[in-house]
Amino acid sequence: MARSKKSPSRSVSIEDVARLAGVSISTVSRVINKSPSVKERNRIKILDAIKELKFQPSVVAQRLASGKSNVVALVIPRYEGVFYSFYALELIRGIGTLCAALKLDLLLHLTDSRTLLNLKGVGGIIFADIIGNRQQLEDAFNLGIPCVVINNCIEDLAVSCIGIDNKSGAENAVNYLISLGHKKIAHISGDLVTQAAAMRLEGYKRALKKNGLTLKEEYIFKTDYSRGQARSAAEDLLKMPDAPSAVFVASDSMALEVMAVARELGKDIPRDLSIVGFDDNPSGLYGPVALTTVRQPLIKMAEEGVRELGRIMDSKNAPVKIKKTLLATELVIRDSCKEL
Amino acid sequence: MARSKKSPSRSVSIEDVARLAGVSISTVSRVINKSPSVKERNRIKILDAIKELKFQPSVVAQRLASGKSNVVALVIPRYEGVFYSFYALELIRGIGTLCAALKLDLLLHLTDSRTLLNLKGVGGIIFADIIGNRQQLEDAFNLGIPCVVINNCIEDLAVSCIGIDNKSGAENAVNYLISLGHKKIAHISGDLVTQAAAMRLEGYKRALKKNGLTLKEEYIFKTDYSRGQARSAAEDLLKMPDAPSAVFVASDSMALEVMAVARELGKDIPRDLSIVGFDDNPSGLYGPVALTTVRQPLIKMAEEGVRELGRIMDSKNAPVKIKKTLLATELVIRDSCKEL
DNA sequence: CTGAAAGCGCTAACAA
DNA sequence: TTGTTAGCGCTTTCAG
Repeated sequence: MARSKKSPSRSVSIEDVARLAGVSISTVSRVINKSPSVKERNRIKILDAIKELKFQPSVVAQRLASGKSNVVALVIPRYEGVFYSFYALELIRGIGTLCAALKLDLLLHLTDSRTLLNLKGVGGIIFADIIGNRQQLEDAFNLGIPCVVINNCIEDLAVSCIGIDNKSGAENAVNYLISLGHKKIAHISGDLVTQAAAMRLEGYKRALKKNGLTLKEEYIFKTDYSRGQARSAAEDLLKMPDAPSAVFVASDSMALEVMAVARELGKDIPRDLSIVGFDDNPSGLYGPVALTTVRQPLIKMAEEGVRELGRIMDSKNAPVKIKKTLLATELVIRDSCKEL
Repeated sequence: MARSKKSPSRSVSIEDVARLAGVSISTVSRVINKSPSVKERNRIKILDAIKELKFQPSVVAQRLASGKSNVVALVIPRYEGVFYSFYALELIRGIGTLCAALKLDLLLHLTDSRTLLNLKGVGGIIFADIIGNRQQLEDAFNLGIPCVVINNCIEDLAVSCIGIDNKSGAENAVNYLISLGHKKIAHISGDLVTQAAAMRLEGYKRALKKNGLTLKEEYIFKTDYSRGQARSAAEDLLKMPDAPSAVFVASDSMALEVMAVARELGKDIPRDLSIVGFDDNPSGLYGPVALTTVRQPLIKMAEEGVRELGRIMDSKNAPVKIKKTLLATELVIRDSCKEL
């Protein structure tokens, strides 16, 4: 069925509605924008006309005329380790769902650090993490576009940030291991270019220090968050002469890999090695041993991000107060750690 | 409120560029749109002016004026099993990256089947899978909006589809097991509301039939793609009195779960059970035994989808030829199967 | 409470 | 080649 959009099918416009309802287009516009000052009688007539004509206002025209935009761009660094993750999906899911609910259009930008964003026409931007694209953030910020950063707390820019308290989360995890009697505790870190990984390492260090344990550099294994590097780290770790009795791993997917390696080497979890992960990735539940982990409220972070951005976008020109929020984590104790 | 056009912060428009370059706005417009008919001298002057003023055309105004839209909406059913997957991320990554390259804006719609899409203003739609939202597709189609469906081949609608040849892929996998001497082959299926899962089951059946093996209903385990259900299925399967010697699993993440369960029950892979997965999820590489699997070209599918949509969007009014494409899979043989 | 009219920033005939 | 001139579909003063 070839059907082209020739003359007959020009889509219905506000004018058609106005004509059918017997009012002017301004009145129709008022109804669309929920202005209170329309006589009930007219409002009904217009609503009926809208329904009858199946009228949907042109977002584009609305934007052009009003100068406002309800498009939210989500900028995610196109960064291997970051994007192949439970984390990224959760974020997209959370933001996507809330945007839908708030009638915001979600523009997805997978970005390398260099390509500049098309900033015109977007009403606001959510930066998920800042990895190499700090400049993009500053550009947008300087242009006066409402911005929110999530999963990264930037102190030196007046922009709202919503992050996870990775440092405390990590510290709690390690404290827990210490409370079980562990003294030789290793850490497998994520990619330290991400703030999350860096903070988790900090938390690990802080816990050791506060408990008077000495920090051994050999106990710190740095990875890019990939399972491959987690595997090497685990192998190295388990073969150490003075092998640790516990390990805090910066992500669940890596922790699962560590468990797998341990099992392959004939070690029992948690008998031979206690493990704490980070993420509360549902996959952690299904292994032979349920993984003890640090739950981070990703969905909440995503939602807060959208809400905060919405607030800023709404307060046109009004003074906006910047908020730096750190969301608390929660230690989820399952079966992968044992008391010494 | 005082928001006049004479205020200092009005962003630079095509008019400013025209004035600075000493030409009319139409000429500037031509340069923006790469029309060949502009004198080189002017082109340079205009380009300079654009650079000097840091001018970026307003996408919104461009759209309104031209009636064209370079916004591509990606509609993903907000469907538990589907969205929590390697598959979804790959898709988003593939589509996101190519859209960026083609200067298309990507609008992400995570949708339940009921909320109607805001169809005005989008230039085209990519439906990733059709699960309960067939109506949305038809609505868009009937409105004459360019549509492409990926990961699902719909025969009874004149819309371009790009899918994976799941049936053949599954058949090949099972044929491979048969060629190794297996006769008792089970299947753990995904959620059969998805076409992919249904076709994989079909392929499994076809392979058995063509090889003269009888189909045992007890050997077919139906799941929702989750690891949890894969676990139960694996447990049931391994405890069967007449347990199969091989299993074809509809996704890698489920296959990994099966491996884990087998190991817990003291079984060796592949000695006691041969396993073939589906996806070529990188996680399959890192276990103790590398997973044999069926590789599906997700990124290619995503890219083809975008390209096809681009083609349709460009051919304004011209007769569009519908294409139904099925992309071939590839059996990746690793270490999880043994010859009987 | 309502309508007329002036744009929003740009594209696309049509002239020149 | 270039400029002129209509709009695109809607919002928003400003009168009434």
